[in-house]
Amino acid sequence: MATELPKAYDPREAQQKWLAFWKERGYFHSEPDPERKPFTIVIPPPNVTGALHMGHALNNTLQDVLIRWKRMQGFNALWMPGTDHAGIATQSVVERLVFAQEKKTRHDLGREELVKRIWAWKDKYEARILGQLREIGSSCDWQRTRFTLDDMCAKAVRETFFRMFKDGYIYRGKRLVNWDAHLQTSVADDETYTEETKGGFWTFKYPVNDLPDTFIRFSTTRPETMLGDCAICVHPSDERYKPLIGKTVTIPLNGRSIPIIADGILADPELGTGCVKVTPAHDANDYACWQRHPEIGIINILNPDGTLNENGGDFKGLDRVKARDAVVKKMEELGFYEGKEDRQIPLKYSDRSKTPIEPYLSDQWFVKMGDLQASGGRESAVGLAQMTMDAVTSGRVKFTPERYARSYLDWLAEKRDWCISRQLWWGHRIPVWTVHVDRENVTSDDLEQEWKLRLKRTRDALTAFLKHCKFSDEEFAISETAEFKLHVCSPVPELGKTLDQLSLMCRNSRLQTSEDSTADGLPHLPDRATGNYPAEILQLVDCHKESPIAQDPDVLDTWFSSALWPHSTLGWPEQTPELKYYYPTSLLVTSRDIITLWVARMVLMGLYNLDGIPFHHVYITPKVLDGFGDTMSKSKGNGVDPLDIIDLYGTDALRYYVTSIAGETQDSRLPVSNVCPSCGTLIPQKQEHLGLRTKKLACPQCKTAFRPGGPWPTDDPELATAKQASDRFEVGRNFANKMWNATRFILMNLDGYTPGPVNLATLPTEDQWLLSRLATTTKAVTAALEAYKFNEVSRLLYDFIWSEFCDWYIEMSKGRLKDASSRPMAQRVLIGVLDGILRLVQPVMPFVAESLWHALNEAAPKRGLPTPADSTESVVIAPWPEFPTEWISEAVEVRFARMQDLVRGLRELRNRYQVDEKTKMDVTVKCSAAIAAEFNALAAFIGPLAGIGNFTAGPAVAKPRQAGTVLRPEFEAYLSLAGLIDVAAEVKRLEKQLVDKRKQLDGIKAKLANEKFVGSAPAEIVEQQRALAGESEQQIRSMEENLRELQAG
RNA sequence: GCGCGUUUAGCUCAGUUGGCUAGAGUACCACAUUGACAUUGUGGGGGUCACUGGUUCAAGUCCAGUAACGCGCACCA
Repeated sequence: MATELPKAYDPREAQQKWLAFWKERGYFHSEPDPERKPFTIVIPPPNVTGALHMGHALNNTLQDVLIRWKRMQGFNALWMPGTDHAGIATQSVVERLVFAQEKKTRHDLGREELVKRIWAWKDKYEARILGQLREIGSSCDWQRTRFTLDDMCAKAVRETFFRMFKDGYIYRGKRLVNWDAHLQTSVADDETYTEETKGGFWTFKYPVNDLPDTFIRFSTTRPETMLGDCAICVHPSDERYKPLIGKTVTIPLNGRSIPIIADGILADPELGTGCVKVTPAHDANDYACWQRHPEIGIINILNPDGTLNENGGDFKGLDRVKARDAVVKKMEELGFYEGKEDRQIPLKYSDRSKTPIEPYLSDQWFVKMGDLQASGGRESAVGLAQMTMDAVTSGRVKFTPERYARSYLDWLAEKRDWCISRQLWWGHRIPVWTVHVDRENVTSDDLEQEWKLRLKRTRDALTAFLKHCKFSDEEFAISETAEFKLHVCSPVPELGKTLDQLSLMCRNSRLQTSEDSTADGLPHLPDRATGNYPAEILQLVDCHKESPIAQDPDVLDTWFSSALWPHSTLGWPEQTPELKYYYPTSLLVTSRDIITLWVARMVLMGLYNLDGIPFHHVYITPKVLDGFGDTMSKSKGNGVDPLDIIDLYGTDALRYYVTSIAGETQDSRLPVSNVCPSCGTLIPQKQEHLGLRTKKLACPQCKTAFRPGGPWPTDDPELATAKQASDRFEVGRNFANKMWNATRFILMNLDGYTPGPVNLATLPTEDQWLLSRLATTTKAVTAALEAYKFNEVSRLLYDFIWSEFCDWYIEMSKGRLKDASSRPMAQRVLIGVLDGILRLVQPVMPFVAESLWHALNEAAPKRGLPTPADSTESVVIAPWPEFPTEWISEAVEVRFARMQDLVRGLRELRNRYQVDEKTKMDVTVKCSAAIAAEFNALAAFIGPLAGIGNFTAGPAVAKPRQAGTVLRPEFEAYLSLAGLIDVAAEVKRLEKQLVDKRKQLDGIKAKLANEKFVGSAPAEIVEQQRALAGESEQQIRSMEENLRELQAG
């Protein structure tokens, strides 16, 4: 006799127990094994900044469902976990923390110290995030955990950058960045906010050259930028200005002449005067205009501190705000001022310094996305963007749902170059060292010629130096820019250090080993006197006293390293066994908002580095929205913490929920309640509780104050924060408990169980029905998983297990288990089906499945259908079920459904007349002999299931009709309910039903009378309608007869 | 402004290539209570499938338009 299970499933205990067990057994670890097929997923690495939220829970659960399923199917399943360093987000979090605690900025700390602090912070939060991932049951290969900034990834990053640099895909360019003049740093878009600010809208005029008394009028919110104007722009089809296109105007402030150009994108004839000034260096749209019309030039008028530079002329040195007033005043004096309007203007602010952002022109690194013009080392002239698009259009990479391929293709089609440098300290430092070419003492008349010569000389000297230090041509590449700089790129860390050493020597103006250099960990170089350096090198050192060689201070865009994730984590550029075996990976599961930022770039990098796609399939998940239809986000304060949910309902419930909403990427709302921390009352969340606006709520039940649940930044010692709850998770919790108790019931009735084969043909109808349903369900679940229809998976499991197995089969088995002759077979079927159920459930609800699997192992280690076998020690490694297709029998299912119909009809009557269990209803069924045989075969169950007494079925019915009739096309059931019926009510009900039925029949008749319908509808549909009409007519006749008898009394 | 999506029961959602009386869960109502399970069982009520038009023998489903909402991308001198 097996030990009895507790009455209810305890998720907490199961979670703890099985997490430890799985870890100990190492089920999730994968090694390359040529004998087996791999199935690989790399995790979308969560940022180390935050805690996991509902979105992570969804995304990772779905990945886990697939990985667990494939593992059971016999694939060598690898799920590679890891985290992302998330440059901007992480750095700013830590910077903020440091400032809050120590009132120090990053400049106070210095680069090295700040990076050290971020690493410490990362270690702490990475551990927390990975811990949370484990808690939701993720079956990742934890031994292979990677981080986008670890050595393995760094190597891949340097190598990729180097190859692209050499091939000419990476170039130096200009870009407008958000400049924080107060902190003197560039700021990412997400670190800015826009606020309506009181500002001005000034109108000025510029005189048109060669046309006396002709002016062109325009308006601006930033008059000081007039000093940097490079053109005036009108719409090409604007009749007012057509004659002026091609003329020039003079900026009265400095006398500079600028052209009037036509640009349909920038100028809008409907807005303002229809003319717009173009200041490419200080406005993003004007900058884009300049790219279309490079001949107008670009003039930067700002210093990094926000004051005007030498291009400001008379206004040089003034702060931009003061310059604005001065410029307006000057224009007024000169008579070109036309007026000012006060306006609310949306102005971008820096999140950190709360000062206005200046668009500021700066040097950045770019990856060229368009087609290469025969330059570059690569044969193919097809650009990176095109190549990346082709991978999807050719079908090598497939999106599910398919429509998302469109966002991917549309974005890539723009072929916009990718700016990969970021002015941050946290990230992969760009492996480029810049050497300024000496520009002093130019004597030649031909400046260009002279500089070309110097560039070449410097380049030769550098090459000679690096070769002298025993670096090969394959280890570095040198490019030059128009600004007389050379860029040395190398993936080899030693080479970088050697360049640092060279730089140090330049600064010290001597070529010899210095003590401090070895202290810095730089390589040892022989000194100047004995080193046998070629003359160029000595010269190089001598000219770089002022502008020494330095590594680029910037780091790479986080997405650059994320883009390598599928292959860098497998060891690329080394040809590791892992890379050969697992690449390309099978599947990527991610959310739609990073299709462009991440998915496209992974495909790009995979194709570029390995000439192969990174994954075959991309599944885009739906999103969990808040109860009001908004996406959850930190700033909105409407997030739900999955740990609250796990705590209240268990991990299986959480996983069941996210699975049940994941279908054709239809987003789903999740209304939540606050759980009163003192009495546990649920208080529904209202919109005004969001955005951290409501700081305090009072429980309507116990009147205690608390803080509504949500992602509050800090703990509040005064006020307890409510946990969040939602009845949506009760479904999964109850489902787990249902399976628990079904198993509990089976284990309690296992006395005398002997494993043995079952022969379908000899099994009673109900067993044949159950096995047919099991085989059908298994097939459908497998198909649904293959199509990523997770919601269908959970629905199929729920319906089969709860409605069919528990509500019908287990109920029917109760009688059989009492009978010694039918008992053994019922046990085999119960156990065999339960075994299959637990396997089917494992991917979605692994904890409860494992608990029950172990309980079953104890009681019945040998089990299974159709032939029993020794069970595996864990359901995690059990084979995915597959049952003979012959088990699926429509005839059996139809027969069983008829019995269910009868039982349901009888139950309905019993309920309607409130017949209690003690009052026995006698039932007579009139039907064909065949159906009578069916009913009689199941007669033993019909009584108990429907709560009736005597049951007879047969074609001949002698009994008079009585009220309480179950009408079905194939049978009629009459109940003896003498004295219980309210005749008047029953008459009324029947009359209403008759009206409806007749209406329906009229509809069908009309349809059948329609020649077009009979002529053009498929034969089976017409046949169906005829059959339906027949059934309806028969039912109407019976109902009429019944009604007459009732009325007769 | 462009693109994508959504609109079906009080709530959250299913609904295959058009075809039987539009489904589930939950909430609600009634009944049941030592039974594997109250995290339960049985039954019931509840829908103008956003709106307008079109195609068709037949439209929740296809087409066009309208409205509301959401998302992404642009733009806002």
